[in-house]
Amino acid sequence: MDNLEGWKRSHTCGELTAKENGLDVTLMGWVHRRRDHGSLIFIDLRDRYGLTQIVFDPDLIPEKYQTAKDLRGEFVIAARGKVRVRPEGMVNPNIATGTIEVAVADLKILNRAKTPPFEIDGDVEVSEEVRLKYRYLDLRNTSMQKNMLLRHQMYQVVRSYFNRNNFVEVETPILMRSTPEGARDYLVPSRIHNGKFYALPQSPQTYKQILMVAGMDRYFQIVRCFRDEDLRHDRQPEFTQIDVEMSFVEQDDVLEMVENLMADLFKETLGVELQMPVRRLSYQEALETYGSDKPDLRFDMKIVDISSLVQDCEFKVFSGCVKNGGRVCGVALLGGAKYSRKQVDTLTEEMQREGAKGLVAIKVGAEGWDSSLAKFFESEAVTEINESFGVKEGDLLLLVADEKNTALTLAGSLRLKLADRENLISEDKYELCWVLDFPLLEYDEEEKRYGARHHPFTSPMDEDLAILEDNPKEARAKAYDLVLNGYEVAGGSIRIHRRELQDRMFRLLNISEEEAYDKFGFLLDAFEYGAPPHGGIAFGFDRLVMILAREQSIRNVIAFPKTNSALSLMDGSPSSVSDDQLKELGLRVI
RNA sequence: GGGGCCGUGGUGUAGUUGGUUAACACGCCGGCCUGUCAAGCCGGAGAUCGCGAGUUCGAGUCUCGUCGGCCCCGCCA
Repeated sequence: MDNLEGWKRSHTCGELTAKENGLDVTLMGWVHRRRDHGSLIFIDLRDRYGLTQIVFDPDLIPEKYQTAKDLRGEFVIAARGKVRVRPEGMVNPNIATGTIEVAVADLKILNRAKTPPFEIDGDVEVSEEVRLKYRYLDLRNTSMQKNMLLRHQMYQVVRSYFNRNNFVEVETPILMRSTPEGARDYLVPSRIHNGKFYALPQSPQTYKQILMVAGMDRYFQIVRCFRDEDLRHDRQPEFTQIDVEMSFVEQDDVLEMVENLMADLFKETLGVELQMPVRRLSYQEALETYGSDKPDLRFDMKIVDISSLVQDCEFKVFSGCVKNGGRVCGVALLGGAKYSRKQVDTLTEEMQREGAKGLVAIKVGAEGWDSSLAKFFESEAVTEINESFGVKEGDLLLLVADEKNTALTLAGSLRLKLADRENLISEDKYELCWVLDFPLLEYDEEEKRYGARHHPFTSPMDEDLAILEDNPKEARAKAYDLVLNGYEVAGGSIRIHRRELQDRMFRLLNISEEEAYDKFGFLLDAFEYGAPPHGGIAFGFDRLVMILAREQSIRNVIAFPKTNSALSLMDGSPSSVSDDQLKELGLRVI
């Protein structure tokens, strides 16, 4: 094995072209592929910039040629030699440096490598379990390198954008006070104060509001957040937010600032021009039309409400549901009449697993419906229903009947299922929208009380202040979610900045004065010293990267993610700790 | 907390109603080879089938438990 001994890398493995023909170069990298002809040896040398073919010729370098014989996959080497244009017909169009090769004059083996458990950029797909265990190898794969690079570019666009717009990047504490509501906290025991704990931030919410009181005016931070909840393909216990807060603004000001950031991000990383301004839906509209507060607008298939058309029909499941205040609605699958009985049954079972009482599937025929249900409906009703869905012969109606929100949510989930099954979503599409006018409160069935839908610092709409106490469930919030391809990628609100209104909110949320003061006293105190009107937003950065990278999982855009059971397979966290460590913290494992 | 799918050489898979030497591809090792680029040809090594019980004359295959991976519901102010 050799040391560098003054060798300097002159070029990367991704940049040499015919222009450098005849140049003496020094490349360093990993042995990607080896093609040993027994005489000539070809090596694809890899670094993060690309691949370059280097050639060992025994006639020219008999001694180093013997060393080259020992090279194996993932050895780290340095090679010196002359760039030469490849002979006629031997160009490799698959790599950027395919027109040239480097004729090696001197070689250093900088490090050897064990045979890796999987080939870098190999063609057999490797299980995620193995990839996570050997993450340092997985990250050598081109796809992961691309994702990390995209993520890097997105950091840069974000920083440059906010800097340009007079935002100040401020770091907020990672060790903070545990907050009562919201997700479960990750706790950190205090050594100096045995029995007391810090919490890792679920978000820097209170800090950024205090920064507004502090006159920072415009703040942003790319910040790690922690929530001790179960994982999903788009949720990790530690994740990154782009956290933003602005003073002296109203909702539209925040939305505009965010839209321009999104335009920059798409343009500068993917070269995609987003359509501006971003479409806006009210929460009600989103729910009624798409059965979701994060609608995927990459395909149409709007939900149609036929309650009024079936309220007097003979089919008691429908009419009965409407009479009890429920709703009959559904979606149409164009060309769906080809669905077999079995396919419909499968769909029905899936919907039942999601809580549907049933699923009514009606094939639209040339004359009315090809369905046993047809006999329950007047022909005018059939025509009206067909028209409201805009269906014709060969289409399929899929209907659910239930309590209003349940019916809409089920129809929404049906919509997504069908899109998936029928491949209705083109992969290179990006559909962005705002969801606005959220309800301020949410009834918690378990706790039998209202909770904040967003968080307790979210301002109610001015026009709903009057009904706050009398009709709280109708009150709307100055809250907004940014939705991209069916994912919530950002959410925020205009905050309450006056102590009186904040107190009123706490009363509404059934948080006692003592409790509120105990948990948020510092914020309430701060509000008494001249808090400006302010509002902000926080992006789920990993999700955003995932979508732009066209990845199916957030894990593929995080360098060192946890598994579904919150384990890190590479370093084996979480782990036990020594009794001494526990003792020092005043802890005992029970 | 609940539901679904999965776990077989280093990697990815096959393995029939339970039946004797667990198969294939890639990778790995060795040999041949002066223009390959997913090099090629020939040969070879490598698996107590995640782990533990149980049923059985006999378990990769069936049952239970357990560990691990992925997806979903709950949860995620």
